[in-house]
Amino acid sequence: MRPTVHDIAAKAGVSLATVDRVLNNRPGVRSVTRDKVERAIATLGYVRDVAAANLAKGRNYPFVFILPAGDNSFMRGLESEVRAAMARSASERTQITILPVPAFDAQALVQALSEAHQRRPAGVAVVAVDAPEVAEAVKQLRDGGIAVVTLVSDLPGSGRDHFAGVDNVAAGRTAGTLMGRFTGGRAGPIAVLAGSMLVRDHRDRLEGFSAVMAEEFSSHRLLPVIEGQDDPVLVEKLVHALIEREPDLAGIYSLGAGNRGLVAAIERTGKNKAICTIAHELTPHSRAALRSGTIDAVLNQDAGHEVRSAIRVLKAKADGLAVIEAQERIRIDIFLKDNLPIEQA
Amino acid sequence: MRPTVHDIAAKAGVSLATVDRVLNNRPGVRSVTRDKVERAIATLGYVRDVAAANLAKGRNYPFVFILPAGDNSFMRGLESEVRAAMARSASERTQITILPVPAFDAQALVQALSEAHQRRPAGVAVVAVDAPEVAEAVKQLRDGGIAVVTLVSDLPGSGRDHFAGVDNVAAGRTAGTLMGRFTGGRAGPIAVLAGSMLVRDHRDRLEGFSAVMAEEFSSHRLLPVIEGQDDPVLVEKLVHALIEREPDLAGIYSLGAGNRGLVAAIERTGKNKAICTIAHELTPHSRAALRSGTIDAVLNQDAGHEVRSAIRVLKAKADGLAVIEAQERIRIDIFLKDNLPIEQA
DNA sequence: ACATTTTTGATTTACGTACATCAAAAATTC
DNA sequence: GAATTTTTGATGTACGTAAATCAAAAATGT
Repeated sequence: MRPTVHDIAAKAGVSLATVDRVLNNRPGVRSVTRDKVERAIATLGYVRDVAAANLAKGRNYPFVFILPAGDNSFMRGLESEVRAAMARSASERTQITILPVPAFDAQALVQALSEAHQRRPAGVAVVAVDAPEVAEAVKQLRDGGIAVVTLVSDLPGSGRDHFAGVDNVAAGRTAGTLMGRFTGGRAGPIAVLAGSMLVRDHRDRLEGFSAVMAEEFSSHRLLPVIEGQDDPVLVEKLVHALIEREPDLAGIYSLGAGNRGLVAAIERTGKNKAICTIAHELTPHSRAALRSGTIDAVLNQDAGHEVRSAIRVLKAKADGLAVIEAQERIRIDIFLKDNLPIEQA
Repeated sequence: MRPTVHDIAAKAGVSLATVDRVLNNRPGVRSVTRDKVERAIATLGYVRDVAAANLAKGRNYPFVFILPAGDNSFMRGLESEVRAAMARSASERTQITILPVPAFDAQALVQALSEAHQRRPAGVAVVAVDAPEVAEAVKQLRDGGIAVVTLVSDLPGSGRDHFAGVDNVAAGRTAGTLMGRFTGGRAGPIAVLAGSMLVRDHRDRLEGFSAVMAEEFSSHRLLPVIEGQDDPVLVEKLVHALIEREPDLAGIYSLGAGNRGLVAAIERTGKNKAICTIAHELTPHSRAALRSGTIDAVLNQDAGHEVRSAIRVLKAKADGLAVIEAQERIRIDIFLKDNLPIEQA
């Protein structure tokens, strides 16, 4: 049987109350006694039964998730994962509120962060826009003793406790290698389509992609970045113009959202096979395009993993516990038409 | 506040004891009363506090893991994940025993399954060898009311409760697409190196790979399968002979283990760049080879995920609860040199 | 209407921890 | 050595559920 507080008390020759004082470092214990108890804990290999402790404490964790609004499929998927977590909140002792904000809007985000602050939650998860005033707002939350985790897009220098997202430079590099090898023999320029350079994740992906293309596939000319604001309509217009302009285009790396427009534009020109297309995030649209062959590879971050990881980290930080960073690493998934997961409800 | 058994009792106008009888379907409740209680449960949205219930029950789960012995890096990694789970057993209320067996040995496996049976655990996880007598032994476990999950390699037709592993046909197909596209312009034959056709996962991978090569890259000649028994020494000998025999070899798909030998043989001939190599399982050896460029891509199954999933499923089955299959799906990870996770301790 | 069976209520103990209170003992100060 | 402060013990209640016991009530059979 695993040892309990009673066993410690017996072993150390002290009362239950004293064990309790040591375990929850309450005052009023001589250091000699404290040592005795701690030795007993060590030799018995006692570990606190967290379930019982939480039950006794009636502990619960109010969290706020700040997510971009709009019809970006990935973000909607992320939101539905947060809602799934809300459904589990009873058993996980969490209390989650979602705060929607306009995308790519630093001002709105600052305001949302301040609203989150007023709710006095134990932690906040936020999809960050990379701006100094946002970093400042995050700092204030942390000064108020609220744990902050950035989600999907990071905000270094803000003092956030943790980033729950992928290594986007590595993602860009991966896309670069796939692009270089998939376009193999062919010459022809490569285009990069981003959402906005205002968010860190897009900038990082571009950096990684450009680096690999320059280092290893320098025979391909890299066209200037196109910014589509993650808007399918705008993206379709821009990509269509691009293909008209560059008839021997070899590849497109779409590192943001708006894949619906990308796919529509490519399919309109009938160059599905000629152009190697690599995109991000597995959504119903990118999945269909992958299956049909219009998109050749999709790099994905598992929104469910990100949300669950963010919650685990927020809980740990709220309790002042350490996080095993390696365990919370979010993988870059690579999907080809052959390894698509079965469609979920 | 979330409702408790007391609230249900009050709402339904019955006693606590009756609520308990309904919740744990004990006998001695009229169906009218049962209905009243169930309506109260539904309207209040009551969900049992699992932590409190487990505390009260003193529930724990004795499990047996049957793993192949030997110096196969992937299997050793799997074992260390099981040991990590054992370290967590206090908080997860599990009691795990590891039973090692010789690899690819159906007789030994049958004996291990019978030994596992005698321990009367709540569940067994087993890396299966695909043989009728093994399936029979699994059936007997299940008849004895013990939950069985196959790990890594499946055993369909054995009546096992669940398979915790990847879709190996899809993995083979993915390898096929990568091989076809990476070898792009080049002609030259492609070799397949397996461990043993006695295990299901190797057979499935071969099936998927062959299918894609035939469907989409039929210009490449596929050489007869080489069986290396997952033994680095044998593998090195066989691969070296292969490269000597086939001077314009374009690619090698290694769908089993023994990557150490594979890498050594290729590096010995100096054809690292000429031969496109795709292997399975991220181990220290394959990782180094990926980084150096000898291996072009590694398909991986996350051993940690598999073990944790197996335990979750075994618990659910032991309690007679349903499993959300989609949630327990194990992904096929694709690693290139660019998206290698940081090395763990 | 009686005996019998089934159903329900009331109450208690337990799981392992947290937390509060009050008294007793020990250590410290003067 | 007395007064004071600090440390420790003893005890009880709580968290939400499980499980057991025994008595009371209701339903059923004859």
